Amino acid sequence: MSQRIRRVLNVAEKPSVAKAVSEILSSPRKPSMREGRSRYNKIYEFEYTICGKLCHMSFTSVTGHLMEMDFEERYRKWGSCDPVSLYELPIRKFVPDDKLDIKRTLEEEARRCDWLILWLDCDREGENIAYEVIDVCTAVNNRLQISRAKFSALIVSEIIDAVQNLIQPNKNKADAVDARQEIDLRIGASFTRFQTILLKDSFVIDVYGNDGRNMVLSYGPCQFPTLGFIVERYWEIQAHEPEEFWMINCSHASEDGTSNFNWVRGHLFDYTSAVIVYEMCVQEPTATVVNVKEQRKFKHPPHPLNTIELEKRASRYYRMSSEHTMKVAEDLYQAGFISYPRTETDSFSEKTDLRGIVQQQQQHPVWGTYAQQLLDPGTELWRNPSNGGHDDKAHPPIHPTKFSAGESNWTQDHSRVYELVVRHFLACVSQPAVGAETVVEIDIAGELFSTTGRMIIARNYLDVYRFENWGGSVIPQYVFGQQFMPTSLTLDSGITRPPPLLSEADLLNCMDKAGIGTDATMHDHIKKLLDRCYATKDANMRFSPTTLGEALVMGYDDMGYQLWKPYLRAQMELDMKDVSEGKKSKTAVLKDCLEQMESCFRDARLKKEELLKAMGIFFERSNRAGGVDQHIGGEVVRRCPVCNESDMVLRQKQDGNFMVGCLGYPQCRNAVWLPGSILEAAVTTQTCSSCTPAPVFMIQFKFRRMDIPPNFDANHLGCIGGCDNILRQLRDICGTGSRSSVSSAPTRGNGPTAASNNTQRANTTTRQGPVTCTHCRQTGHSSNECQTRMPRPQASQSRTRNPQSGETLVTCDKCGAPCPLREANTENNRGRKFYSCQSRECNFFKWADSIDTRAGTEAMGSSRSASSNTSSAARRGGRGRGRASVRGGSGSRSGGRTSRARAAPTGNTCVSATGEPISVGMECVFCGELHPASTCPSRARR
DNA sequence: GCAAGGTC
Repeated sequence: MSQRIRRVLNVAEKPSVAKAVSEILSSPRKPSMREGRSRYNKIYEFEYTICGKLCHMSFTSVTGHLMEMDFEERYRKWGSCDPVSLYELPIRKFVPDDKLDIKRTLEEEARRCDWLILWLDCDREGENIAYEVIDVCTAVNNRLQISRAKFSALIVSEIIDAVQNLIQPNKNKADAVDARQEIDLRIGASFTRFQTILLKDSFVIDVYGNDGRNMVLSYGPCQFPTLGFIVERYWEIQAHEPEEFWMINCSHASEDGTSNFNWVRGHLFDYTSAVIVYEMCVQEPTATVVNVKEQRKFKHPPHPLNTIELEKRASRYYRMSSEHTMKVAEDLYQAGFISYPRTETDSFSEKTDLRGIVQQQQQHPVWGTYAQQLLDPGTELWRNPSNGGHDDKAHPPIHPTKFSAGESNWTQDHSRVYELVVRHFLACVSQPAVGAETVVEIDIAGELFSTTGRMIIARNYLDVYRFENWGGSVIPQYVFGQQFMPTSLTLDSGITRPPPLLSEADLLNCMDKAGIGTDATMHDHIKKLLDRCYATKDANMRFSPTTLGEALVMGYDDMGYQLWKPYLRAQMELDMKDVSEGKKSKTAVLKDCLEQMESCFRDARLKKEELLKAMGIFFERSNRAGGVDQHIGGEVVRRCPVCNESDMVLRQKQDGNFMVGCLGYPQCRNAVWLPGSILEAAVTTQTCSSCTPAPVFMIQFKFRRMDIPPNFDANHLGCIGGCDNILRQLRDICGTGSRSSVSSAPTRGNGPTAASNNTQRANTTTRQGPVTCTHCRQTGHSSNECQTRMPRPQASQSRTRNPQSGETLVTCDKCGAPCPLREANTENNRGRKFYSCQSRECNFFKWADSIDTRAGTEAMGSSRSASSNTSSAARRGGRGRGRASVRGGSGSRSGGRTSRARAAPTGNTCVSATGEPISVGMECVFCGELHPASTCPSRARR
């Protein structure tokens, strides 16, 4: 009796894998290929025997995720609900329209098969996509047997291993991705809607030709920390206070060449100390060689190439953006010239045929000879590649897969990226460069100086990796005990410089270290910041925040939240890891994380003034409709007890009066009209302990003193659920305020209002209730003391340090703190610079152009010394005086480079061993007279 | 109109 052939549906994550695996398994034959519903996702067919059973294999693919996650249609419109409800509203996973053809293919194939084998990438996302495929297939055929193939590279042995050792899909890993998707969506959507609605119409946001009207001020758990890196570096630069330092340099010229010796101390910030040491050296300038150390040094080739390194190196070597690099790499991959370009892996599997890859490159006109040398055992150039320590278990490092000496349809960038991939690969399998390094140490009057010479013995990989260099420097030979007279001995000054703006490679580094994004998405996050006008990239490929980007980060920072820091993402990643390892359940992680973020969102909304203030620093207020008090929805107070379908929200009407109305209006007309004497009202995170159905959020009211009787408090934390006697009394006394609404109130309510209907309980409206944290909603501590809240960033203090603005330093006349220099962006003063105190309590403000430079400098000098109890400030004072007497120093210093304290030989001239005069002098660095500085009378006076 | 993650 013949065995029934099993029909197996195989699904890969991408078309190329379906093709490659089919070709491997059907070898030496070719699989037959037919079209599916989707033009990209072909179906390959062949016979194959799995564990002794003959199978008819149909092999097709998806293109990444088959499904999307989003809110139900009715909540996708921004005005449809309060953004805070986005933490609870139902979410659905569905196949979007552009993937429906793939879904149909899967359904049709699944109906005909009895076994489904999933060939998705072996990472978390792959596992999640596997379940998306399972959902679609089992919906039409619930008898399907389901298996998972685990493979880490498209290599014959790996693939055969995988198909003969099938495993089960991993639900934990898939759950982790579901949780991540839901958290990202809820946080992203809520904060994006909140800040866009709050700010877009309240300010004239005219950044880079965008008038702001169509702007989306997005927030995302990856894009915002990426912006945070850029802003933080920018603030660091602004806050940098240059400090002058001093160092002694020595040179020695002989017939064999010149050596420049560096002071082993490096440099000193204390000028007087440096001068004293310098004078000692000048008085006894004979140098004695105290150490000659010779050693062999190696410069190692890079690890195998992964995505982030490709992006970083293309940015450094070719000034290509990461986003463009990935586009070009994708083209090369699609055309078969390089391997899959989205990989974390930087080590080759032992099974990879590395020599075969080199072999392909032997015919290249430029690096072909090098490839030939590599394969020639006589050259001993070959070395097995190093292991970078990363393996995503899904893809090999990026390497060439097909030879090309350039294609007619390639742009220059295609050629460049291909060249980088090939040269990098050839470098990886090459010996390191070898050099002989000599370090010579000399002693002058007890001070040590050293110099290093390097001779390159074998360039090895450097011959092919033209992007790297290893400078050789020749120095004359020295022997231990040798003595000589320096050719020059100078006291030089330098100045500390701020770090540079972040380059693309720096930014990718920061993201990589903090776990922001994946290798496949990092460049997208960077591009998003540019698209959203949060950051710009200058001609040197370095990033600065725009005023919009800075204002947003500043706003959240001032709220005390680290939403712009990478910690939130890092914590989420840890949680996801726990879910994927089965240590935590998806439900528990979702609950914890979303509760915390909802609480954070509510608190941020209460502190929206901070965001408005930060924006107000850079942008002019707009008189467009919408904005702060008319934002859609309002803040949710409770679920409507009448219709039980919609939320009731706090609203301020155009006439300034407040009410709490049902979002289901006009179908549900339930409303609570509030006293007309209310000046301000804001929903808090505290809930009423008596009103039902819970929760009913309490509202913090501020009444107009003049409008309420003297025995009532102007500040009142009240409840609109009906339990609040004070609110009821004030409403009786003051009316509902809105002259027009008084008569309309009864008609709008569909029944008795909640306030008049509910059972009232005396004394439940506490004026001095227990302290409640607005962050975690627990009682007994304030939000500032909350343990669950992430610590306030120390880095924000850097912004409170002195900014560097030429020689100008302005301190607050109230608190004495240094004030950062900012640039106004209002219509009347756009581009005008000003100083303002970081502390808003001080209210200190000064236009930069209103400060008289001369008088200002004097005043600043005094304020600087007034607040300068630190040693650093003392150093500043000392240097300031010293600087005035150093000739030739201050002029060149403004260029920011190391300047010579001594320009020319004077007075006492030493003679070198060769009889030439050497430029050491006894000109006093304080007063310029010819005597040692240590005996200077002017110094003594000071 | 919102996120981040796959992928073409």
